[in-house]
Amino acid sequence: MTDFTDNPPGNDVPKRRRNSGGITLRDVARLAGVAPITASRALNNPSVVSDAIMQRVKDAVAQTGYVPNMLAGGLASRKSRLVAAVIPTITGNVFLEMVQSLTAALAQHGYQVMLGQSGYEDSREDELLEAIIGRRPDGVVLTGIMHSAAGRKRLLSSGIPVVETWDLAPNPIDMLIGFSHEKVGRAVAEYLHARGRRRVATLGADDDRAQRRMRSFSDAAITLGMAAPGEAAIPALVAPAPTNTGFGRTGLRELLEQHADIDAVFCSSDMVALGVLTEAQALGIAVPSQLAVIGLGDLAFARELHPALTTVRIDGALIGATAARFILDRSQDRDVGERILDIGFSIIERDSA
Amino acid sequence: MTDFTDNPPGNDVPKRRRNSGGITLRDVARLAGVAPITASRALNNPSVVSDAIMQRVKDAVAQTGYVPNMLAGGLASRKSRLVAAVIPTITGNVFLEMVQSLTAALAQHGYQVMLGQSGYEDSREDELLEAIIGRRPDGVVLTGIMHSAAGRKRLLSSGIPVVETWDLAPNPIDMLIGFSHEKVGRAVAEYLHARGRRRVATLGADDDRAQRRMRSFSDAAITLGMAAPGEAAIPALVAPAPTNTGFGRTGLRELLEQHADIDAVFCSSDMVALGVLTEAQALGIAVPSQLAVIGLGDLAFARELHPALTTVRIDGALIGATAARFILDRSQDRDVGERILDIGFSIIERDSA
DNA sequence: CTGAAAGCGCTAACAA
DNA sequence: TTGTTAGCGCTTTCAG
Repeated sequence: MTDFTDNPPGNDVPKRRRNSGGITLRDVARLAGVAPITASRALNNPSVVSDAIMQRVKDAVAQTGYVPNMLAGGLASRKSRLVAAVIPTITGNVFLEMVQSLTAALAQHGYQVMLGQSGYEDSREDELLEAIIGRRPDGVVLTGIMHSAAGRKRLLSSGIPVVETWDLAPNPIDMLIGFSHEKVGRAVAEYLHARGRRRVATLGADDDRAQRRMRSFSDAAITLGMAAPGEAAIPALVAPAPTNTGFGRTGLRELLEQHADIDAVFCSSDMVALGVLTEAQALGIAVPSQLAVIGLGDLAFARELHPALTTVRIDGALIGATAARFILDRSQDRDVGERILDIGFSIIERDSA
Repeated sequence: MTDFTDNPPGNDVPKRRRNSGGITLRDVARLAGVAPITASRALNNPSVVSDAIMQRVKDAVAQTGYVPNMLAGGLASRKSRLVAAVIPTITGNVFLEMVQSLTAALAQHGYQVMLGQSGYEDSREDELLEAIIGRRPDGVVLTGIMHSAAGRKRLLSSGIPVVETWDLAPNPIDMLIGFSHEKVGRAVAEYLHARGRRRVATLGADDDRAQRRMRSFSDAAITLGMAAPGEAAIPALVAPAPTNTGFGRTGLRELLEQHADIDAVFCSSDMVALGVLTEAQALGIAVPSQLAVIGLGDLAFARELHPALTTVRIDGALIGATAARFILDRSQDRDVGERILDIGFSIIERDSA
């Protein structure tokens, strides 16, 4: 390769640069015979550059293998083209669809996604926020609502567009795409009641959203007369999030030991439901005739189980795509329309309930 | 808040700065009564700063809510503290454990992970590489081997530490953490043979790694006499990656229609195996007595199925953690030891085979 | 242990 | 349409 350093081989220069040797826009510009800013325009805003120069710059880029330094570009332009996505844990499965579609939608516009795992406890949240804000992302997508006042304030004062998701709240930090967990619980209770179930139970995670679903399920169930006489709440088992298939198996067993008459179980995720289905089969309990099972998430395998799993579907892909659009709009000052969106949910009726 | 701009309220200044109004290290330094560089040292290299100054800087940070701009820091120091992780698709499930442990291990050292989804086709690979290199990450973790010569060259000349994973290759770009897919295929064939299976088949994805597993499985099976007389290969069905539970169900049915005597199926993932198990149950085929089923991945639910799924386990968490260590070592010029690692695999014997 | 100066590689602002 | 200049916010280099 040619010598691209800036220093003339001269003598008395008070030299002190630490040029890394990498190819910079300057090198491209020199090769193309234009000013750096012109090369920059050719790359980022082709329409304002003449065709001739455009071609020369392109050639120079090809020849040198130049790759723009987005750190530098981001610093200068205040646009990092980075979006941070925070999910409780990637192994939780439920949020993958959202991350997938968010990543894909953003990638189309030259944006990348930085992943943050918050865990289900709020402990490391502060470090995470610091790490995120430090990158000056053009957007932050949160799973759930930011509850801590400190976190809300931090995010707010950072000025970064924030999308909270998977929940509804009266005062979002900024933008919101979610659904009502209370409604989910109630809808599932009504669904089961309408199909003749009278002794329902829940297998839930200990996180806030799951708890609210389960509580409203329980309340509705009681209102509908689906609790054992004299009970103030329906049978419920709770496990640390993220819940898994194992919890479904042991949970069902425990539930039945204590309440032999249970005829329906509402699970906090399809993974749990898979465990319930499996345990029911192992125990020789017929689903749905003896026991109805409802999951949450509508993961890909749900429809393939035997019996096919009835479940609550949340359109994660829609959440991700919409969040991407919101953020992209924002970063172009295209500030159109309402930024609070209830995407609802649906109960996918299949064979297990 | 106080006025933190740099401009004296003066008059004739040839002003032209575009200070964003955000709090910068300069503001912190001024508040602490030190030079910016001293504040920088207090934050990044506390040991070289006197206790008194340390305290003043800390106070100033707390008071202002200062969050370092990592874009600026990265540009100046050539350390982005960003690591790019490329996986085929996040919804594939198999690689999550790796991403999870990579993210966690790096987070402990102040590094973040940027996610890239390559899809299973190599089409968008080039854009992805450009996007990645443009961020000047301190490391890139690739799922699988980079096959394209252009990609290899690009990465190589970027000077970024690269870890290829989930495979073995004679000439990795840089570092490598993987296992032999050929050995997996052979080991599974031998495992089934040793347990008396004589008519085996595969349900595989169409990606390169799955194909090599299946081919070597087939070869070994034939050598061991597990093919129908006169056949040059065992029955095999292929679907586009990522394969799913549905493929397991339809695949088993198809396989049996054409080869009623099949007594074992090796699946390209636990998800597929779940489908096979489900279909077998629906068809009234006893597992393992009539049909043995082996998966790959040892996902969390595998042990919870009924029968519990025998599967090939790859320690994704180890891959992720090791990749993190390799990259961290590199970024500190701690260049110790061999950087090619075969982590092997194990067949987890459970009830389905 | 502390500081002044000079960039890192890029783009906004202004000028031609 | 193109160029000049002056930073973006931080850290390296060199000097005290």
